[in-house]
Amino acid sequence: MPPSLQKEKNKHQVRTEETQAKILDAAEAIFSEQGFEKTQLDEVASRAGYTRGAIYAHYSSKEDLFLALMERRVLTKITAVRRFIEAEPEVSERPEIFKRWLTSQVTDHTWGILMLEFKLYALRRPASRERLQQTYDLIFKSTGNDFVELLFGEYLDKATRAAAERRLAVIGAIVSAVILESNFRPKLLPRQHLQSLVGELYEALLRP
Amino acid sequence: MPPSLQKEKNKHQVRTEETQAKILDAAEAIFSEQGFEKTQLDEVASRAGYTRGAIYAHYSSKEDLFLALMERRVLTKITAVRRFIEAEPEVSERPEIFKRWLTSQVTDHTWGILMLEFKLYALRRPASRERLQQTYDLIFKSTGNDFVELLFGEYLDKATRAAAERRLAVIGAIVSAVILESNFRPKLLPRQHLQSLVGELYEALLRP
Amino acid sequence: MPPSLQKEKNKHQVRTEETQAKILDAAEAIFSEQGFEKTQLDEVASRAGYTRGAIYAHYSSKEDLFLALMERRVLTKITAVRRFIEAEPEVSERPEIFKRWLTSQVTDHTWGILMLEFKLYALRRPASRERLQQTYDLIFKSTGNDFVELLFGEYLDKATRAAAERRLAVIGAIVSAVILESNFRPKLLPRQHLQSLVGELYEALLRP
Amino acid sequence: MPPSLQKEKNKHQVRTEETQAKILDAAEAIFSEQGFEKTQLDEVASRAGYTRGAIYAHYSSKEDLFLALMERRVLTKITAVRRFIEAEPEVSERPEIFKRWLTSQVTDHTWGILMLEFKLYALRRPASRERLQQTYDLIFKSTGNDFVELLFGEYLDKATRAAAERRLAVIGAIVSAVILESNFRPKLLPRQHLQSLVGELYEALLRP
DNA sequence: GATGAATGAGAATTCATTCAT
DNA sequence: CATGAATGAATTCTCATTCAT
Repeated sequence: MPPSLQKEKNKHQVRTEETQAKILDAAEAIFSEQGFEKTQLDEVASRAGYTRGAIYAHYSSKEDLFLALMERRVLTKITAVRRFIEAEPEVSERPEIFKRWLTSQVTDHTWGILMLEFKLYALRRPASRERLQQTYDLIFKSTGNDFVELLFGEYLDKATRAAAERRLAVIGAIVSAVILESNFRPKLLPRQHLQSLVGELYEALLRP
Repeated sequence: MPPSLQKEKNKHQVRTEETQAKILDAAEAIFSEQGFEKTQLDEVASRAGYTRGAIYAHYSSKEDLFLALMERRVLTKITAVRRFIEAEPEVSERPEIFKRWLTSQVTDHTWGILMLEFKLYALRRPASRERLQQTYDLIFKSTGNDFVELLFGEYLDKATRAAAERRLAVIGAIVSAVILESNFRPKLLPRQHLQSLVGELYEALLRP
Repeated sequence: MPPSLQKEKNKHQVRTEETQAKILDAAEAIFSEQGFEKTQLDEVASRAGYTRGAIYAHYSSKEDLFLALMERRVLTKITAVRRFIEAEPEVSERPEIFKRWLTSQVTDHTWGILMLEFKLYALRRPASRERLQQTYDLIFKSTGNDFVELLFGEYLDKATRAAAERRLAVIGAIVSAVILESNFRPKLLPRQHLQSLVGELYEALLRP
Repeated sequence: MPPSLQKEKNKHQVRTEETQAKILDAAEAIFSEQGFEKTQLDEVASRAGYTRGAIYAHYSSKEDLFLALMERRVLTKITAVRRFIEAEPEVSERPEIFKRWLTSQVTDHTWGILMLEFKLYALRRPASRERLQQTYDLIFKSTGNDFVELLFGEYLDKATRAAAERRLAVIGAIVSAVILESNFRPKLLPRQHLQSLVGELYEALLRP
């Protein structure tokens, strides 16, 4: 393939990636604000600076867009938290490091709402389960065995691991829940209180 | 008004209430399964044994039906929990009693999902805020001051009351969250584990 | 069931039938003019004096409407031709009677075009074959064994029957074809010429 | 102009013609299978080994492609039949020769369906009449005066010529019709029967 | 000449809602 | 009170066509 063609292909690729990024950014905002059902692709498209057809050039359906968005989001989170934890070489310090990261997540309103939206969505589309499965897996693995090891080291017995996994799942769900709740009672549940509450809950659930 | 008419009117009332009960029962099942947007009034009506028009004879809109349902549900819950607590005359025992009730709630899947659905719904309809307000109030008061007194007695200082209210709000949200989560990982999060986890969290948040 | 309810039901039925008749009339005109694909239900509805939704209250899809139309049309034709033939008690005269009816059909432009449209449609929807089958059957039976007997009497041997059926199928197809052709060359193929040509072809194919 | 450029231009031409041939071949298959409306240029393009844009480099629209296809097809047919007939120097034998060719045409399913598709298409696009006209002319001239002379010699009176032209038009239409019909009742109308039936009809219509 | 990203005008279909009966 | 016919706005998804490269 001559370099000129190579170059042209790259240009296309670059353009495609930029477009997809813009669309996903717009989708993230709208899906989080409106929920899956009420979201109009029209609004997503125009927020991204395109028309509806452009979305369909990149995603085969509204569901496909939603799942692509969730996948991107989950990947970003996973990468971020792992990097954050790995920066601490002393394993015994990692739970504390993770607690810091976790409590900070109560400020990520969009993420909390999207996760709830996604789970309710998934619950109601048994038909899409196959396509949903890989997104699930992404989410669930993020608090799975791998993650337990990263956090607590490799020398845990099986039962301890399972318990940790269970409790990580719960603490994750809790973060979404308190984010949602805080929207309704901002005075009762201001941010710093939420953070310390999540911290307490983390301690209660995962203190060795 | 002659007694006969009076009587006939009562018959009407009874019939009306029966119809509404059937409709609300059907609505509860469908809204919980499908969510607000995907729920078709047609399906609700036919499940209740009527046609769509019947719903409109009792409720002015889909939203009206949804909110009526939530109100009924909240009222039932409040009545039940208060009765449960009041049955214990010794106030110092009440938190433990409430804990028992609370942990048992993780089995009420419908309730957990409906609460999340309602909150996400409310979040996205600032336009309906007025109509939503009374439903909010019902829900939020149920863990408000009144309830704190019922649970912990009347002699708490203001800060302690506020903290209790805050923590009750959070523990309520947590129950919904873990119910949702357990749908996706039934093996990791079986019912009895959930109950004891909710118990632990309750202890962590509300142990005096 | 009390008479009043009975009556009401009839009123509904009457209204339903009237509406369907209007919709089918409109559909016949538009499908014949525009073909299946280009036909917009919007246009059908407004020609019938309704809105699109009304069509969907009676027919589940565009295809359903099209097939309902074809079924009605075929039934009408079959009834008409059978009645026409049966009016002649002398069986030996019936082929001549039928020839008269057949040649007169070249003036039914709508019918000719609809039949072609239907067959091309059916050819291209192997997916709908099941639903199409009953419409097929209606059409094809109309020139089947039954019809052969009606026309030529009951005492034909098997081979003769099969030949007759085959030739009736062909002569039917020919009528549609010449109707279509005459649209393009009205001067070359004026109506009375067409009629006598169809007559000749009938003689050639079906003279005993 | 230097020879090198000249040559390059010829290469271009060759390439253009090859591309067009591939596109038309693909178009023929798809238009015949799917009909005009349902045909997607995407599918045509990919079957030809290109992308949609390539079609637009050679044809200005879907209609343009369809008509170009019809023109190529008609031209091919005309050339073939004329060559076939002219190979017989004895004019009095030519009707028999033509009959042979004609009956063989019932095996050309694609051609039969395309002709019907084209005519229904043309019927419904009075707006495109101008562009359609030359395709018409090509088709209709192929059974016009010229062809009558070729077939029956030059010494026919005017009325006989008109009659012949009319009957050629009808026999052509019949071939398409029976091809279509045979798709639905392959058992009743197998190929060899169709051929002899077309032969009979030809005899009935065109025997001097 | 050919690509492929993006457009945008549709079009079918759905469904909450209305209303005469 | 309840029915069910009809409305009509909303919305997803399709695809011929354009255009920069």
